[in-house]
Amino acid sequence: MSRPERKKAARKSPAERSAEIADAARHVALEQGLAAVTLRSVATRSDVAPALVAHYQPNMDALIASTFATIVSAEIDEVVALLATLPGPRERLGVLLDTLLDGTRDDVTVVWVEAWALGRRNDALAASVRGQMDAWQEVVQGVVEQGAASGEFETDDAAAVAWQLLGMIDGLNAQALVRWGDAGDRGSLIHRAVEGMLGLGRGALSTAR
Amino acid sequence: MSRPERKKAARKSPAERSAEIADAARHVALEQGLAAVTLRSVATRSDVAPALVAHYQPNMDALIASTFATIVSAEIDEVVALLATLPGPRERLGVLLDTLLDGTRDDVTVVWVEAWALGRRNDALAASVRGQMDAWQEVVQGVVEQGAASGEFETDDAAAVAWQLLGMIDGLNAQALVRWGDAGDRGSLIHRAVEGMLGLGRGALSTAR
DNA sequence: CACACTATTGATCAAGTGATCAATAAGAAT
DNA sequence: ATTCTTATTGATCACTTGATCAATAGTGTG
Repeated sequence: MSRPERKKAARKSPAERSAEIADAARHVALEQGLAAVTLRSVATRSDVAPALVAHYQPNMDALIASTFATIVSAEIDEVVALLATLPGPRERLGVLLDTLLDGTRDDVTVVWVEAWALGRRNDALAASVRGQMDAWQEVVQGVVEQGAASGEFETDDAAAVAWQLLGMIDGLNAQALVRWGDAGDRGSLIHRAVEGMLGLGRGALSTAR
Repeated sequence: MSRPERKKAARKSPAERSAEIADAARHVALEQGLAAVTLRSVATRSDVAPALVAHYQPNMDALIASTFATIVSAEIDEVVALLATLPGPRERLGVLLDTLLDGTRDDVTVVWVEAWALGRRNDALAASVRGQMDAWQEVVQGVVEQGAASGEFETDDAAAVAWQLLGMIDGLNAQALVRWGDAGDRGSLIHRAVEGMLGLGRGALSTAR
C-alpha cells in the first residue's frame, strides 16, 4: 500500500536544486558506494525525474567525480580540524593514525576503493582521485615536517614518508573492509611500524596521547 | 578490411573447452581488469559464441570469482617458490617485500582492487577474495613465525604482523596504481617500517640480501 | 554406413545504463 | 490578470549486460 508516489517536484532555484542533487549523490555514495551513483538512483533519492539530474550535470562521470571529491575533502577538513587541537607532531601523528584506522569511516573507505576501480574507466574520477590523494599527502607531509623540524622525527624525506603512511592506512582500511569478520585492531601494530620509519623509540606514538 | 570473421569453433572436449574459456577470462582480467570479464569479451577472446561461455559456467559471477582465484593463487605459488630458495626469515621477508612492491605486477594489483570493489556486489567473488587473503596471510605468517622462532624477529603475534604487512603492501601497490606519475620507489621506506614492527635494527632487512 | 550423442550457435529476452528533447506548468514580471 | 521565462518532466533512444533455448552440425559408436 505504500507506493512511492511522486507528484511533481516543487520548482526551486537552480542553485538550490543543484545542491540538492549533489547532496543526494553524496548520500547514495556513502550508503551504497560510488558504483550505485546512477542517474536514476540519484533522481529517486532527490525525489526528482532522472532527466533533471542529467540536466544539472554535464554527465554522470562528472557527478561521480565531484561526489567523490566532496566526500573525501570533507573528511580531510574534519581531520585537519581535529589535528589542530593537538599540541605537537607526535600527538598529531598518533591521533591521525588512530582516527583513520578506528573503523568508523568504512563508508568512506568503500568510496575510496570503488574510486580506484572506477577511475580506470572514468577519467574525471581518476583526476579527482589524484587530487584528493595529493591533498591528503599534503596534510600528512605537514605533520611529518613539523616533527622533523622539531627534531622529534628522524627523516630526510617527509614527502615520501607521507606517501608511505597513506598507502599503509589505505591498505589496512581496504583490507578490513573485506575481512570484517576478525578485523579486530588495525592500528595497534602500525604505531610500531611508523616509529620504525621515523626513528622513534617504541611506544613514542602510543604514549603520546 | 580486416573483419574478425569467425566461422565456427572446432568441437572440443568439454574439459579442454572449459579450460580455454577459463584461460581467456584470465587473460582478459590481467589485460583489462576484472570488470572487463564479461560474457561477450571472454567469448570473443576464446573465439567462441557468447552462449558457449554461459554454457560452461553457472553464471558470470562464478567465472569472475574463479578467475580472480586463479590469478592470485598463481602469484602466491610463484612467490612461495621464490622464497623457498632463500636461506632465512630475514632474507625471505626482505625479498617478499621487494618482490611484491617492485611494480612489475600492476596487472595483478588491478585485479585485487577491482575485486575489492566488485566483491561488494558479487558474493562468490567476495568469498574468493577472503580465501586468497587468507592464503597470502598464511604464507607471510609462516615467514614471520620462522623469524620469531629463530629469535631474529621480535613479536608475539605473528598472525597480526602478517595481516599488517599485507595491508601495507596492498595499500602501497593500489596507491602506486593511481599515482603512476611519480610512484618512484614504493618499498624503500617500508623496510624501516617493518624493522620497527619486528624490533630489528635499521637496515636489517635491506642488507640481508 | 547410419545413428545417437552432444558441443556449439543464432536469435532473442529482460534489465539496467546514460542521454536527449519537445512539451508542460510553476512562478516571476509587467 | 496576462505574459513570459525556465524549471521540470515523460517518452524514448541506443547501448551493454547476463541469460535461455531450440536448432544445427560435428564426432564417435554400433
